[in-house]
Amino acid sequence: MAAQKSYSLEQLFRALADSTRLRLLNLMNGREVCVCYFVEILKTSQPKISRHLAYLRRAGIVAARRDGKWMHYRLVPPPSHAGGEILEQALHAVGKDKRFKADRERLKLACCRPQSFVSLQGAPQPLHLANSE
Amino acid sequence: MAAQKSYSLEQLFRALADSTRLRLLNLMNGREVCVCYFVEILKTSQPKISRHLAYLRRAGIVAARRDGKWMHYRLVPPPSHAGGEILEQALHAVGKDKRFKADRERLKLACCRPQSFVSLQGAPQPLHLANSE
DNA sequence: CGATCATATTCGCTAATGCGAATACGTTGA
DNA sequence: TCAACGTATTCGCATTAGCGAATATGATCG
Repeated sequence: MAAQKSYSLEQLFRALADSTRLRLLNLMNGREVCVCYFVEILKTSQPKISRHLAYLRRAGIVAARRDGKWMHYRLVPPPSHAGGEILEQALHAVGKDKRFKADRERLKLACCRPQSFVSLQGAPQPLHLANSE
Repeated sequence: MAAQKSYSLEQLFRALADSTRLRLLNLMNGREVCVCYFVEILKTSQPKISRHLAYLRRAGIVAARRDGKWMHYRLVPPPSHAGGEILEQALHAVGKDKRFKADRERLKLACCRPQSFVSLQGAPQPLHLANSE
């Protein structure tokens, strides 16, 4: 596994080359997020979200944690140092964009009062992570 | 044209998600390079090089300058500030990789004595650029 | 003008990607 | 054990990307 090291940057860039995946990564930046929040915030079909999360998992950028029926996703540092720097920089740059900022605002709102979102009744709160890469 | 601004980052990442294009960008980092050098250094077919250069040109990452029969390519700063930061960081990270370093060494060698490369007889020397992004 | 050189584009072809729809899986609680 | 729920996967399709081979374009020089 992980045969080629030199060209993993290429794979990282492919993982970043999709707006849905960029939005997912942006929401995970600094916290662990449940799939149901992604579906609510991105207003996209659940299978589509799930497929892109699987893509990111295969690329080694995110990891999943099961909590009963819920799955929580979080960022994990890429294997190579260079990859980590690029991902951090990319998320920082993306975070300044208006639309991505709006996504984060909506997530914060949903966390504060999930009861106002029909789809989030009883959903677990996102957890803030210690290392806020 | 250039309708979406927010998602140009996605396009930038797509442009970076190919090893041939990464190698081309790496060679252009800091200097203007003639197509014939790309063909010699990457040991790849000329149409393939040309196609990837066209891709980068459409993505707004490189620009071309005609000089008689020769075409010289150079990096140009992406429209968005965020894109520029990402590209700079990406090239910096890529430049530390062994294989990419070797490419740059070979280019330096070819520039010093182009007469030892059959395909570079009479080819114009790459020009070093003032802003060495 | 015609030949030659450097570069660009087109043409099939194959593989990869992204999507909606449908379905499968794993957990919980009655 | 069965139903309900959250999530993951499969299927079929349309779009895109990347490639080698062949050909086109544009500039130079005789």
